[in-house]
Amino acid sequence: MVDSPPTIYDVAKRAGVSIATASRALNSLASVRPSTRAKVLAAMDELEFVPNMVARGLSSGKHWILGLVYMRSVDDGNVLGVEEASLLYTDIVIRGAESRAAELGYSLLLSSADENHPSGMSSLLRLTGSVDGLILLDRVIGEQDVAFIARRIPVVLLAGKGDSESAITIRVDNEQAMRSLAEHLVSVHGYQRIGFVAGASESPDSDARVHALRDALRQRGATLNENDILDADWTSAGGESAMRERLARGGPLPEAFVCANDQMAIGVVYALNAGGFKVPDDVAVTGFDDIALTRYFSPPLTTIRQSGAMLGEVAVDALVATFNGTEDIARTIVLPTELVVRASCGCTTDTASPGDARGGSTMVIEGERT
Amino acid sequence: MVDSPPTIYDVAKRAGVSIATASRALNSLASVRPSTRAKVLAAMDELEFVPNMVARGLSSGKHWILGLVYMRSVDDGNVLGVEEASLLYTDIVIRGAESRAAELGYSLLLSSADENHPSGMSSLLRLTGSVDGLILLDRVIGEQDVAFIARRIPVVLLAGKGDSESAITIRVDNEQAMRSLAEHLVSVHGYQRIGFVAGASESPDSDARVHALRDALRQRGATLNENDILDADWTSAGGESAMRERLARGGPLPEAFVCANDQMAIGVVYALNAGGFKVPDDVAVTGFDDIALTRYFSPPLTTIRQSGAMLGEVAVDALVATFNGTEDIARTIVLPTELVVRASCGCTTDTASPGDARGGSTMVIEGERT
DNA sequence: GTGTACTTTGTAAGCGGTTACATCGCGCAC
DNA sequence: GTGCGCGATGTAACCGCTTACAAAGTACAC
Repeated sequence: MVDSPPTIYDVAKRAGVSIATASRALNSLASVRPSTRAKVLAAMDELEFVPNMVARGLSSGKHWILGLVYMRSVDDGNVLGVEEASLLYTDIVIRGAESRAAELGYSLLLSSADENHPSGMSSLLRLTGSVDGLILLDRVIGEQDVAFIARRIPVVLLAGKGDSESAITIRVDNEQAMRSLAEHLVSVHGYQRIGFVAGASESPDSDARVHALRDALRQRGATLNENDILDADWTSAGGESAMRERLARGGPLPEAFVCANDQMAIGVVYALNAGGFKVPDDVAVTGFDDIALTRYFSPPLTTIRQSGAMLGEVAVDALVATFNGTEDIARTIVLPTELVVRASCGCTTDTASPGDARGGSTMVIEGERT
Repeated sequence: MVDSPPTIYDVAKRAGVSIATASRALNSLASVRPSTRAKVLAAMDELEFVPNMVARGLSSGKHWILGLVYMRSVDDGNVLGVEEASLLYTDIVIRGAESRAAELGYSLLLSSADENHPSGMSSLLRLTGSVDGLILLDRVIGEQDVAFIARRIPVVLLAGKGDSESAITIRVDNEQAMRSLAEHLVSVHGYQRIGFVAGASESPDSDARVHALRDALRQRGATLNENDILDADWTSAGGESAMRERLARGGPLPEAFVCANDQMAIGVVYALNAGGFKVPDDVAVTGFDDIALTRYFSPPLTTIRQSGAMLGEVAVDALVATFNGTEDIARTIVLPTELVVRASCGCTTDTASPGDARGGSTMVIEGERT
């Protein structure tokens, strides 16, 4: 059922030329007489020849493959019906990356790193020989290991801590996002006491968001309730149970909960409703990401829009740029975010075409080292 | 900044053995004296040697990579804020596949086929030399092309038309799903006239679902309104606008709309609300997939649960089984679905822990050819 | 001590391409 | 007619690893 496919030797023989000429014709190099070229191409056609990318990669060192590595939480996808952690956003990034890669002629090699499995590093290293560059999502490995890998192939860090000596870093502007959110909550709604729902522990994005929010609130004379920083795990189920626990704990609620992503916000709203609280009348809730479905929720979610697809695309662009030597290494790129005001913060919006008031920031390239 | 990494030659030299011995030690083959083996491994350690998988693949024919190809709709991910078509479900499949592949030691090579770009076939063929097997999602290419590729490497079709002479097909039990849904809508709620919201045109899954629904309703004395088969595109925005158009057209609505997936159901509910109809009081709506967020909607969505992750896992398993010669080729595997009754069909549920009444089917292996 | 049968190790030929370098033909100026 | 230069093609080495086959080493029985 599986034949062994024709090689360039077969093609050369059939066309009556040497494999060097066949190779040149295949790569449409100059210095091949048009008539010869035609002969070779005809032979390829007849034999249904497909160049073997692995052999080509071994010999030329160019694989036309980009690696993308993301974190997988322990039980992800193993249990029927369990909510998949951090789904959605990561996937959008992946899609963006894949689609851009395809445009540029690359494929994407996906690889997940189990978060409590240190063997991830060795499988990462293994990729090193098969791909032309690596995109690492959200703190897959430590800076030291990044440096080690980056000595072998170009690396782009996505949503990492924000700085790396050895790799290009691309992240979203969490600071600007939290500033505009704080501005809105404080100035427009007059909220003074705010809570936060965090993603997975040690996630750089989640961390950056708390810190930025704390600063932004402080600057505006409001406060982040340290006791109302709830630990969840990026999932709506996690958001729901974190909020249930908070309610069980009792005590006065803050006027608003800022959530580190939309899924958790949805879970939080659900738990609040279940506990007898109306959103936004009793407590306001905001999200982050602006995933497609949030606008269909009730109340429609006020959130921060970031383009995961763009993150992925920019990552691929940056990587490919390093191949061409176009880009300086160790650059940090910060992508813009946009405040999307809908109803869950307490604003009233036109229900017919939900929430599109915005307060944005622009794309910033933060610095260049050599 | 990028050194050329050590090869097995360097290792061999350092350990004072031949490359053959180094290779044997690397692959922990028998017939290597323990002391020699130790020497070699020590050398590998000192040099930070990482085997080059490409060279290994070229020489052994085994790449430890599985290809997964999916459809990308035209504008997917290109426009900031545009809803990503068919997101979620496909991604869950991808995650399931990746996670299972990783368990078995494989990586996943992602590749999307642009739906109106016929060059997809050639890029698919290119993969043929780099991967050990291919998973094709939802009608990426025609049967003839499948056959062509399957002559070169093993192929698994996911959610395809359901039968292929040349490849293993894995799909979800749309018939059983629609039967239990029809049963519920007709017997429990007494609905007689039903509408349908379809996914992308020519999608085998969407098609199978309409047909199965039509049959199932007919058998129970109810009817699928042919004029209420709305064409959408798997997205909630698509569902919303399809329903808006339907409402604009006027005429009496059916008692229920069955949607080919959850996202569209959410859009449909939104449009119905906007049009002044209450769900489920005026019109019932059901979904398909049971994506994580649906249970947090209001009303919580009655839907069909299928495990995308399992689809992905089973696909990988089937592929790997063919490598081992364990599996007969051209087998069709049908995965079970489960009716999840929540509120959008008109049932009332416990709001505290939403909807888990079920009517399932079991895993079926449909046939074996040789 | 020598022969036999294993084990352990080495040599070298691929795997399917790319590419440096050598070779061949041919047109053209002299 | 000879020599030169250049474009078109061929030869063979190489990319880093696996593996068939040959060779060498070891152990044991005689």
